[in-house]
Formats: sequence, C-alpha cells, structure tokens
Amino acid sequence: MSRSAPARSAPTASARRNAAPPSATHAEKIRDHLAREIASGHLVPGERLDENEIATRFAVSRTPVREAFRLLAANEMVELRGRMGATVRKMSAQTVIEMFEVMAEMEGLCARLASRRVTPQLRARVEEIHARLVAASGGQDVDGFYDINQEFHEAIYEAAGNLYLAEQTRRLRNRTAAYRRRVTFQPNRFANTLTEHEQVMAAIFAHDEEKAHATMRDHVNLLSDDMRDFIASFQ
Amino acid sequence: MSRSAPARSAPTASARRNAAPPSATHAEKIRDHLAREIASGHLVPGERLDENEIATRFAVSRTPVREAFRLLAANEMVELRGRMGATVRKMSAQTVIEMFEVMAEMEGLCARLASRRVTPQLRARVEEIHARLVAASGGQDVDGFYDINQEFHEAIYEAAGNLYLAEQTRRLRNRTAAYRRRVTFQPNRFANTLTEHEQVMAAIFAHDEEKAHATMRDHVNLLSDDMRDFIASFQ
DNA sequence: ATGATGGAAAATGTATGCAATATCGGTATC
DNA sequence: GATACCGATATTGCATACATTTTCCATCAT
Repeated sequence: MSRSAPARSAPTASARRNAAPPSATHAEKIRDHLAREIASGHLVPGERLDENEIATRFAVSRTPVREAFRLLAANEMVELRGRMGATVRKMSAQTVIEMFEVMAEMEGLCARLASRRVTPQLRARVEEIHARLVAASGGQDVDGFYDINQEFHEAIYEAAGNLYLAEQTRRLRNRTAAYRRRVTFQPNRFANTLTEHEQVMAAIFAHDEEKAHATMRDHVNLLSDDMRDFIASFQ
Repeated sequence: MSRSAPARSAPTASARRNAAPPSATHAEKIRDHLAREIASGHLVPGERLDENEIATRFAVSRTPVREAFRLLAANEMVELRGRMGATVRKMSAQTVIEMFEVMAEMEGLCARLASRRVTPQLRARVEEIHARLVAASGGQDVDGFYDINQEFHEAIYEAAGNLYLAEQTRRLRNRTAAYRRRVTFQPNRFANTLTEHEQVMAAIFAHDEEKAHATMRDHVNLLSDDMRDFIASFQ
C-alpha cells in the first residue's frame, strides 16, 4: 500500500463504461474490516480507535483511517467527537432494549408488507432458504446457520417491496449484531427459530398481515427477552 | 483558516475540565454550512459537490472538505461513491413514498407504545397542546398551526417512552419535511387534522394499542395518499 | 454516423510533515 | 486529600505534494 507498491494493470476505459465497480478505496476496506470487528464483538463498545495503531496494522497512512472512521460514523457504528477521536458506539442497556423494540416492529412491518406483496418467485426463494436452514440446523456449523438465517430475513425484507424499510432494518440489525449474536448461540435456539420462521411463512403466504406482523415481531421479541436478561447480568 | 491566521487564546485546562465543548473543527463547520445549503434547497438533489470549489470557497485545503462530505453521509444528506465524489442525495418519487410508508408505521408505533406507557403528566401535556391547536386552527397563522402540530407529535413520541424510536422518527420526519409541508397547506387539512388527533388521543388514553396504532398510522397515511397524487403530478 | 482507442486533463485517494489541541504526570497550594 | 497549574508528550486536525483513477476530447476505423 506504499507508494513503492507494484504497478497494477488499470482497467480499460471500455471496461469502465460497462459499469464495472471501481476498486474499493483503502478507507472503504478499513471501514468494512472494522465494521466486522465491531459486529463480532472483537472491538467492544466504548473502545477507542487509535488512528496510528490501525494505520500501522493496515500498513497505510492515517488519512484513509480517518476517512474510514467517518464512514463508520455514517453507519452509526462509531461515535466521533471533534478533536477527541473515535470510539466504538456504546449503548446503554436501555438503548439496546429500545433498539430491539424498534427492530421487532420493523421486522414485523417487513413481514406485514410481504404478506401483501410477496411474488411467487420470492415465495419460492423463502421456501428454498428455509429448507437449507432446516438442513443446517442438524449440523454443528453455527456460523453457517446464522448466515442462512440472515438470508431468510433478507428475503422477507425484499418481499416487503420497500427498499427504504429494508435499508433501515438492515442498518439497525447491523448496529445490534454484536449484542444479538450472543443470544442466538443458545442451545435450543435452532429448533425454536425454525418453528417461528414457519409461522411467519404461513402467515405471509396466507396474506394475513396482522398475523405476519405479530409472528415476526414475536420471533424477534423472543430474542429481545433473552437479551434483557443477558444485558441485566452484564451490567 | 490558513496557518498564518492570528493566534487565538486557547481554552485553559480548567475550562476544559468543566466540560466546555472543544472548538469546532473546519470539517464540522463546513458540514454544518453545507447541511444548511442542502436543507434550504440552495444545493439541489443530485448536485455534485466539488472538493476544490468548496475548499476554495471556505479557504481551506481539501482535507477537511473531504471529511465534511463523510460527516454529511452520516446524516444521509449526501451519497458517497468510492472514487466518484459526493452528490446531494436524490430521492426518487418511489423512495419518498416508501419513506412515508415507514413513517406512518413509526408514528403508529409511537402511538401504540404511548397507549401503554402514557403518564398523567404527559396526558395533560397532550391535551394542553391539542387545545392550543384548536385555538390556532381558527386563525390565519399557518406556520403557527404547523409548529403546534409538531409539538403534538413530539409529545406522543415522548409518551412512547422509547428514546431511540423518538429519535429515528424525528430523523425521518426531518428528512421528509420539505415534501410533507407542501401537503399540509391544503385548505381543509386543519379540521381533518384536529379530528384525527382526537381519535388518536382517545385511543391512547383508553389504552387501546391497536386503535392507537391504526388511527395514528391512518392520520399520517392520509398524508401519504395526498403525497402520492402530488408526486405523480410532479414527475 | 457510430463506436473504439488513446492521451491529456481533471478529480479523487493517499502519504507526509507541521500546527493545534488534549492528555498526563508532577508539583505547589489550600 | 482536593484542586489548580505547568510542561512534556501524545493525539488530532490540516496543508501540501504526489499517486491513482476517472473523465473528456480528439482521432481513427468501420
């Protein structure tokens, strides 16, 4: 990443005109990496992000690191205070609970809109993902289960047919990922998750919007109850 | 803002310990200034923000300008695309409709939670605001009506007892303010607004969460229907 | 006339060094 | 012991220069 780095073959102008995505900037890569560390809990809430340490770690100057911090602020994952650096956003137990409450409603709303707007293609997609989730629940691959679970939710967001809602739901989900991840790794969550997903699916495919909303909200709220206990013990 | 600028008296360490805010960075000032230009319509959606032009305008280097752009991304006021600069965020008619849909639900959720959590003090507050709104509806002061109307909504947000939800609802409301304001200035909106607020209040005070949610959602959705027509005519 | 190519200019990304501010630890005072 | 002050150090903000990528325009081929 230094100036003496070997020259790369630049994409041709014609490749650019075919709307090929530009190569990611260092700032973007650092942001993505730090976001993952925050979501995974490796970087903990309240922790200071040291420009110099991160610059050294990624073998870049401070400039893209500072830009990465500001990009992370755009995702509300870090807090910036003028002249006082960046810290991983710390949320009080109360705020986490509130965010969960909102998230349950937003996911419920996604399910509600999906029950009105789901297409045959998306229905097939949801069912296919669920089948994969059932298959994954028999294994020991927790991360794999978690990833497919997220695919399931993403498909519901898409079926809702409201991009803005999907975006905001994702955003909130990312912000709470570290907290939520600790709960979904409970022993009997897999079976419960499958049952609850099935209830949500049944309501959506029956075009029952109240039930779709309620079953999805309850599915996410179950998480919230667990989180309440977890957070209480954590404080 | 150049290095040869006259030296300023730095705040003393004791002033600092009394939690005096640090002086605003150039990046923060530029962000605030551009945010105002965007809100006022001086910078129009889709417009490119030229680093060099802005740097020249503010007599600073490009560095704080770039940082300001990334800070603006945090407010979703500009869009950043790697290696392709910043543009004022452009909202399609579809996005506006989607945002309204989400807003109706979020305000509905505020009302729902308020129906469970309203205190006698907040009840009195809502009633007092409504009385002022009734008084204002007889006059010609549209702005005054609008301000009190906003107070009414703010009181519901507060009664919901979820700060995060209040914050996000406000945020969305602010983002759509310019579009919404064009509709609320219709001739018979005042009387309808009062009637609808009364329905919301009745449901909240009766602790009927479904009805509170539905009446508030419908109140805001009425706006959405009007907006749909308005936007269709606008395109 | 249209599309492809190449080079120059413009714009964006980054590194480096200096300026400005915050933090920390030691010392003095009450 | 608590508070204030001061100087040294560390951290953050910013300017400048260079590197990289994108855009624009002229030219050529079909």
